[in-house]
Amino acid sequence: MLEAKLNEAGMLKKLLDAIKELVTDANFECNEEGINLQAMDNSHVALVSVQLSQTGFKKYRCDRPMPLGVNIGSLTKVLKCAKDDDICTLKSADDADILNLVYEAKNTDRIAEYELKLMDIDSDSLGIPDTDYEARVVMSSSEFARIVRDLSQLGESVRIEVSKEGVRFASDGEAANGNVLLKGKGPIGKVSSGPVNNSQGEGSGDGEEEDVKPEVVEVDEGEEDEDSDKKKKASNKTKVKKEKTDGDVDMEDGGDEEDEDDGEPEVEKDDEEEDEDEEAGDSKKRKKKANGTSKPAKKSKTSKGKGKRKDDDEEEEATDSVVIEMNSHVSLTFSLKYLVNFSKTASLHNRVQLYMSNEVPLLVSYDFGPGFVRYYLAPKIGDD
Amino acid sequence: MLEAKLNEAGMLKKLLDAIKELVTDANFECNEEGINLQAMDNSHVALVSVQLSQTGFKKYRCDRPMPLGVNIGSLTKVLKCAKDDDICTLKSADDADILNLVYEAKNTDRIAEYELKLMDIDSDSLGIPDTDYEARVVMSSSEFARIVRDLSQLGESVRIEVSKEGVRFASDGEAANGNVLLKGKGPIGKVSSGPVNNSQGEGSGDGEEEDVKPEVVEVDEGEEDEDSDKKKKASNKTKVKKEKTDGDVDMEDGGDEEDEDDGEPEVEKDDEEEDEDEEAGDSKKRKKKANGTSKPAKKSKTSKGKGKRKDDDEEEEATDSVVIEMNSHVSLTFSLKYLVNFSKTASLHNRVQLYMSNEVPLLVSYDFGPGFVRYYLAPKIGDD
DNA sequence: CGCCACAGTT
DNA sequence: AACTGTGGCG
Repeated sequence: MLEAKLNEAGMLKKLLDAIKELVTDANFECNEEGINLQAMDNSHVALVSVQLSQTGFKKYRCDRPMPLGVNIGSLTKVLKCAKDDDICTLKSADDADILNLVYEAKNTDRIAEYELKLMDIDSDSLGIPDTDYEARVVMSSSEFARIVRDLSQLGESVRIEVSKEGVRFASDGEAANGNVLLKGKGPIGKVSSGPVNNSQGEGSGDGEEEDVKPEVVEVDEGEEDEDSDKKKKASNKTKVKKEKTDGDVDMEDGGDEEDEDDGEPEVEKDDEEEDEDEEAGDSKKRKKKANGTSKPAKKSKTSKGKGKRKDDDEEEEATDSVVIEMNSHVSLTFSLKYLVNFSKTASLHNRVQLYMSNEVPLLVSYDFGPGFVRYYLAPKIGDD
Repeated sequence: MLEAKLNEAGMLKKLLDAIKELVTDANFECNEEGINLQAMDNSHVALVSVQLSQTGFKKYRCDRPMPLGVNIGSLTKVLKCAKDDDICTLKSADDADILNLVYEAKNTDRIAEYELKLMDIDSDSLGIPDTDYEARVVMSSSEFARIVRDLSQLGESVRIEVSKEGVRFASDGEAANGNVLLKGKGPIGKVSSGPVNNSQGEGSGDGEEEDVKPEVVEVDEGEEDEDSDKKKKASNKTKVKKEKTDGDVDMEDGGDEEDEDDGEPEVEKDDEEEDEDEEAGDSKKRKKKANGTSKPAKKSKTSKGKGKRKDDDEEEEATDSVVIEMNSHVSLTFSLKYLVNFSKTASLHNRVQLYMSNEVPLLVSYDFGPGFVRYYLAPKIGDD
């Protein structure tokens, strides 16, 4: 029996919007840790991995693992019937072939219930490419979206190159060639941390965290503060990967797992998710946090709009700054079509992380508070 | 070698948006005075003339005249990759077959470079119909857009009539007929000045000015002097058109040519208050230079500034007021399709000037600070 | 919470 | 080129 209550139906709507063009049907794998989804895109070129930790729910209960086979298009339609700020509860009996969605308006007595028919979907066992990447770029998700969209006008593919100079996105086309160079903020340090596959804490905030690695230069970013700690714990717990069970793919992961103890049965949480960022008050502690996690930071639009409420500059920089970490020079070429698709996930979170190593699939990760949406895309061969 | 730096890429984007439906390929003629473009629309019915004075650039350098053959659609795509407030630099080596566009974000480290492939385009030698018009209307560009858009729903063509009553736009259609009368502000005076082809000062601001210059007004473009009486003369002078060299188009009317070189010896213009950019102090000097050269008029810039003398306030009101000048009654009929197209230029400037004489092409002029966009459209024959 | 503006998509 | 959706501001 699954019963998962989300504080904001909007999050789920955005999540589905982000992946619906890539995936038509997928299993929502529910277990006590949360809900996960993995699928290859329709042409089997890209892999999508979504994780929603139980900590991201206002209430979460899942007695035993159950895969819910869902047609993404149908679920999207049903979710359109929810207002963004409705409280959304997902329910499904152990062997039912339907998923029940209940929308409760926060300030009224409206309660809507929908039943989505489930389907049996072969669990494609997917492996997640897990590697230690040679380069990591953390940037505004809307800027990333803008860049790949712009370049997609010129050509079919983009070469992404990380060097001491920064990160360069370049595309050649019939009528014009173009490239965008992001210099990055601060010195370029070593890659501080991997994506922590299968778990989520990670840079969810915005990647800036890196508490860990000693030598790492990266410093600035972040940090974050207490949150981080908290996060970390949380993340550790969460990191247990369920996917793991299926079998990994080609890539091995490094061990983040060790902390698996999560175990927390925390069933009721009240919105934690947000808390991460919240700090306005505690900012004193560490300023830097990018608050980016979920909603608060929202600002996204970089450009013109600068004046945010927050006022702190950090915010600003957090949202717009580009952080580049690199162990060695990388240069890979990808299909812009997919990157453009991935970049729609910008509505979920204002920061995106790109992890790259030569000849290895690119990982595009949107880590928001209680989970992540990650995309893996193999480079074009012959890329330079 | 060309190197032209614009403070706001948005201006160029708007400019291209304005003409891209009319023209597919065109030569951007660059010389020390600035950049000019002239082209017939794809069906050779309308003529577009764009002038960007070097004074409109943050930085401008063009060692020797060079025509850059551009596919407008491609350039539009490349410009889409710029944010409106990016600093945009156009560069091209002397014999290169590419135009380099560099976009620098004002507040970040993003630098994007695009290379647009150039093409050889026959300079259609275009002549600019240069006449002393019998009527001139200055009005809000958005109002003009609205009127022609509205009337285009009724019929295919519009009769524009300037009389003592004001200016009337009338269209007859299958289902309905309609007409819009603009009475104009103040008494209707004589036409104060011609469009000063090839140069821009002119009424760019908006027409209302009329100071009188004794005779030669021309020189300064800047100004707006437009005095009526003189204007005639003046206009003649000003009319010198550089394009001329190519050959005139069909529309030429009469002799304007003779002045080609602008004969006016007045090289120096005196006052130019405007000169904006540069150092204010020496503005005068440089100014002259601009005109001094061959194409005299070029510069001007009233622009944003409006600073003309008289107009300051007028400018303001100018935005909505309609100014009508008429030497004799005119009535011409035009295809609304083209006027609707021309009216998209409203995004570049909030005032538009219509110059008309019976049986002569209409001139629709958007004179903004550092340049202008002008359209010439032959009347339908049989117009009344 | 509602309204307005800007951007992206069709 | 127009419409819809999203984001920001009041």
